[in-house]
This record gives sequence, C-alpha cells and structure tokens, in this order.
Amino acid sequence: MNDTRWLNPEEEHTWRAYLHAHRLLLDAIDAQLRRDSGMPHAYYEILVRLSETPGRVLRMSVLAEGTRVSASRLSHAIARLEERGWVRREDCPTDKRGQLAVLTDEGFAALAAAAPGHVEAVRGALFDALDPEQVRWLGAVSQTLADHLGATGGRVGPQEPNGTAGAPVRES
Amino acid sequence: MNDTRWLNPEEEHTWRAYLHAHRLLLDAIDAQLRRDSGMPHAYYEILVRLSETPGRVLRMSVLAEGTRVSASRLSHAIARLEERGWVRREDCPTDKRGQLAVLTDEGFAALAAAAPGHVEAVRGALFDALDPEQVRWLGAVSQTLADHLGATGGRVGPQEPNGTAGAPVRES
DNA sequence: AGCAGCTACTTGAAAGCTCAACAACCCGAT
DNA sequence: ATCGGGTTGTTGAGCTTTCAAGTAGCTGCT
Repeated sequence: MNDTRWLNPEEEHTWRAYLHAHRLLLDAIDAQLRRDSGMPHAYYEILVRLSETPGRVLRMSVLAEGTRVSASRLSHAIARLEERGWVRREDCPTDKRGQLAVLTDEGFAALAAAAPGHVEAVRGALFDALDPEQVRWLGAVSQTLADHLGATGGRVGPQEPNGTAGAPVRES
Repeated sequence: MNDTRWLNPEEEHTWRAYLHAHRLLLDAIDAQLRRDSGMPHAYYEILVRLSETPGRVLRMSVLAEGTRVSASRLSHAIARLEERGWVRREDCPTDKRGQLAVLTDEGFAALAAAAPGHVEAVRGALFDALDPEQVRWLGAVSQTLADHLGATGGRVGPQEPNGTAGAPVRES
C-alpha cells in the first residue's frame, strides 16, 4: 500500500536543519547584495563568471551552464544587466544562433564595488560560524552532492568542478 | 587601502561547491513538486507546518516565524493557498489584529498526495548520495549555521531547534 | 540541394518574491 | 481616557523566475 521510504528521524532532522540554515544563509547574502549594491545574488554570480573569463566574454549557453540557470532566466537577466550597461550582447562569429555576453567596464566596476561587502557577508554568515573541520566537511559534502546531482538528477551532463561567486578576478 | 578579508582558496572552493550543490538540490526538489503536485516547495513547507500542529491551525506570525518567511510573502502565499481551497483564514479570537491559517481537508489531502513523491525526491537527491558520516556532518554543520544565523544575522530572535518540510504528520 | 531533427536563444504571460507603505490593533505610561 | 510606540497583517507595484511557445540556424542524411 504504502512503500514510501520515509525519512528516519536523523534524516528528517538533517533535512530540516539544512533547509533552515540554507534559507537564512542565502537570504542574508541576497539581502546584503540587494541593499548595498542593488543587485540580486543571481546577477552577482553572472558578473563573476564573466569577470573570470579571458576577454570577459562568454556564450549564453556556456554562461547558463556555468551558473546553473535556465536559458530563459539567463536571457531575461542579461536583458536587465544590459539595461544597466553592465553587460553587452554581441553576435557569435562562429554560430549565427549564438550570442555572446560581454562584461562592460561599468559592469566590472559594479562587481568590484560589490565584492568586498559580499565577501564580508559570506565570511560573517558562513565561515565565521564554522571551525576548520566543519569547513572541510561542508566542502566535501557539497562536492559529493554536486557531482551526484550534476551527473544524475541535475540540469545537465559533463560537470566542471566548479560552482560560482566569490570575488571577481583579483587583478594581481 | 584594501583590507577586505578575501576568501582563501579552500573557502572559495567550499563556497562555490556549496552554492552549486545547493542550487542543483533545491531546483530538483522544487521542480519535482511543481511538476508532480503543482505546488512550489515554499507552499509545501507551509502545508507541512500547518499539518503538524494540533488542529492544523497556526497564527500567521507563528507560521511566518516557523517557515522563515517574511510576513508579506506569507500573506501572499496564504492568499493563493486559499484560492485553491487548501487553507482557510479565520480571525484570531484573542487578538483582533491576528489571523489564523487553517489547513483544510483538501489541503491536507493535497499534502498527503504530494508527500511520497517529495520524500523520494529528497532521498534520491540528497541522502542517496551521502554516506552516514556525511549525513551526520551535514546535520551538524547545518545546525551550527542555523543557530549562528538565527541568533546573529538572520531574521529573528528566539530560535526553535527546527527547520521545515519532510512528510506531513504521519497519521499513526 | 533539401529536409528532418536538434540546438541556441528569445519572448510573453503567469506566478512568486521583495519592498515600502498602510490600516488596524495592542499595550504601557501618563 | 488617551496617546505614543510597537505589533500584526495586508496591499500594490516592481522585479525575478518559470513555463510554454516560437524563431533561427546548425547538422547529418539522402
């Protein structure tokens, strides 16, 4: 009749704690970026991606893959970033279907301005709360999970060993 | 000039892996619920909360606190759940400002119908990928984080040791 | 060459979320 | 009693995300 494999108490607790912690964490990060830099975290991630790339250009499809967002969402997002002058679209020379998203100097400046506050927020919300062993485990578990979901349930296939966000390319 | 405490390589990697994993995980969970049960995960969490309460009633403020959602968002969400007939509003007898959200039988049925698929999704996306030690660490780290953010940066004050979601009250 | 089927990206509408403003009410102090 | 300040919940506007088409171009097959 009912062959659902319900969660056992430990799993249940873990899942709820995870949801709880994650919501608080991401809400804090997103709120900080919106408040101090006028951009949602999703946009920050896009800008970071672009900033790390030689020429600060990326094809839409690659960018979508890299930031794990749907094509549609990226298209809308880039449209808005374009309105702000932070990103510019160009035609892809090798594939007439393609579009390139180019980070403008204004976009890079906006990112550079946002980065310190954002990094402080991440540090304050996440790393300040965890001891080194916890950080290692969080990294390991996240990696395992990302591999699992990337290969199995997730959006797509071949995974780069990579996530998003942080600081823009440090110009060193 | 620049005294930002940037993330070190391990932190950077951990943060990106975390974002990556989390996005894949929550997207998968949310997509499953939308597809199979026509409700976003946020609504599921609200219904779960209500289902676990004696009488399946909760004051808006308590529900907002419990699901870690802004008052505004909850108000909108309840409005939509009400349109579907899954929740009903009632006046709070002891405080004329207050409103009670009551889970209807239809709402409970919808939750009960959604739960098995959702739990399978959580299991498949999360617990199937982790070994017991990783689950323990994930729980511990999440709990630490939730406490930290609940007390410090998060939305509010006195924390219940609790998150959200899972199965509705098992009728045992 | 031409065509079927796939990939890349966009679009518009509907749904959800955030933010700021607001109405109604409670409570404590005067 | 009433007034000030805090709390509870709602609303509407604007923005973001999702979903379902839709357009255009590539690719391999005949």
